[in-house]
Amino acid sequence: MDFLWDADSPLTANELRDLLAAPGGVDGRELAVTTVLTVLARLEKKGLVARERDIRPHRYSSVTSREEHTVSLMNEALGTVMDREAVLARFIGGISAEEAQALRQLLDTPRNA
Amino acid sequence: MDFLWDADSPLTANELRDLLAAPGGVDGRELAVTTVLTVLARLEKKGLVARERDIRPHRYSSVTSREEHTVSLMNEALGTVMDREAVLARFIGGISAEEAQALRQLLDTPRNA
DNA sequence: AACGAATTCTACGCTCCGTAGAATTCATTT
DNA sequence: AAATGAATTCTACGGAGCGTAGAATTCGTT
Repeated sequence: MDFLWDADSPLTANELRDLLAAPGGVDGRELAVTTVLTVLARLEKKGLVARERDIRPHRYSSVTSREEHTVSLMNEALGTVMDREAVLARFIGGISAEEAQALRQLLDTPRNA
Repeated sequence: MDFLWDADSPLTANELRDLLAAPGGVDGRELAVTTVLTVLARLEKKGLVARERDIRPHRYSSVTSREEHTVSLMNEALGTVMDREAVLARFIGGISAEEAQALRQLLDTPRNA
């Protein structure tokens, strides 16, 4: 499974199924619709996906973007450690120069929040 | 289980077991030594722990520090995404002002590497 | 050679994920 | 209103990873 659909607007299980099956989909495999439904239900339970239950073919959409989700994961990891700054230090030490540059920019940008 | 021993020098399974059992240990529970051994073996297989096999009571030590490991996790998450900078942007947007300050400092520090 | 400590083997239960068939619900058509 | 077909829910199985530990084996020492 995976977050391949971080792409667009709310989809129905069938639509999603077709997207996954189509060339360019995760594996090109032909997944059963129920499989997709099951996964979606699980993701919903985990709060990663929202669904519109009122209309019949329920429509599913991701609650957070792939990026947001990734940030969550990173923060989760960061949350388990004592010395956050030490981690951050090592972390930025491992990114490319371009990214470092971008970060500098971002850090100097309006602290809007 | 967990990385509670990111604390000190190489330990034997028994020493570790005692540390875990002692007040201040993870849960104060009395774990069987074999349990500790098993976990250590698994961690070793995953490359997170090294052991000295030559001396008899094998001595175990973590290969990477807790911080390093956390960084690995963060990079792992970051590796799955397309737009890395977008993630970084959101990420730094979520850290405290002090940490942002520290980061600025780090970014302007000698690019040693 | 025997003893005891340490290590390895094997295993059970639990949770999560991928996958999907069976059963049920529900809107629409006749 | 009964039937029909699509959508959703229920249930389930195999696999992987983790916490836990007993049984068996190894190995240094007495």
